[in-house]
Amino acid sequence: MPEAPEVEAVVRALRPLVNGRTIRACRVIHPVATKPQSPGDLGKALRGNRISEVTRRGKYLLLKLSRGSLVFHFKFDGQLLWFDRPPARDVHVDVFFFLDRGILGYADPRHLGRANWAVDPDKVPGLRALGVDVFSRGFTASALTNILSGSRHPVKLLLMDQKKIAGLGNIYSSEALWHARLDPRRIARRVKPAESRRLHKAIVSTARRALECCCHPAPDFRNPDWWFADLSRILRVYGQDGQPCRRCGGRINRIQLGGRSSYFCPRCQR
DNA sequence: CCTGCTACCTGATGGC
DNA sequence: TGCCATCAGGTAGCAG
Repeated sequence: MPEAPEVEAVVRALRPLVNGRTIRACRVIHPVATKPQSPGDLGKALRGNRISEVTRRGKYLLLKLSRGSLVFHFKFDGQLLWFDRPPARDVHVDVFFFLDRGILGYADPRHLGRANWAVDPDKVPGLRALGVDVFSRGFTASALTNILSGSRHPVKLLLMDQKKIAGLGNIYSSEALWHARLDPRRIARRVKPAESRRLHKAIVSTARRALECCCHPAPDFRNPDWWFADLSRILRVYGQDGQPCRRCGGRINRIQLGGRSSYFCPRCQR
């Protein structure tokens, strides 16, 4: 579940399922999913803990426990599942968390994501380093202007830098730049104040619209094949190289920026 | 510090 | 069908 809107939708759907429940035990099927923690340590830390909060920071999902937190990062393909009873063995699950009612599953066929316990999530390096969350009140136009000022990076790389803005990824940074009519290669410190304000609006509205889309229909943890329904209906440039621009009819380009594919319309994004 | 490259993984897709 | 290359919504770790 890649970017903040997806994770936020999962948080909201997960909350009523797990809040107030107690973790009785966990079972690690693929130990890579808890690295560098050993399955034994994870189980020991979790057993008997009550889940008191379900929250998100950037692209991380956190279950606050009586002691410490269970921290998920889904990378590209990680997902959560819900079972009333243990599933058939052909369902890919990396870690089972047996609650006092129901079973939470964590699965990532690509094994890039992680599920870890931390006594204090503020000490987890990746979490501690996060910049202002894209959904937070602190993400203001002037905050964005400050982030852009002084950087010689292409603006898209800054939008994707979790230490600057937490929660945007490759899709929604491309989309926000399209809505703001800014070329993703523009050097951040050369973005003018009016453009920066435009970009801020575009980021906020893109993220909000994505969240709406991710919540309807709500994530269905009971179906292992479930994924966010047809996000492409809100996408304007991402993955559309060669297609005509929905705004000006120009031809959408794909370029590499920081090792990632970036999509934009060279005619109306400047 | 900053910056750019690579590793980490598996699966889907498309060309030949 | 098989085989190979390429691509994928991300980040940590490394060398320079």
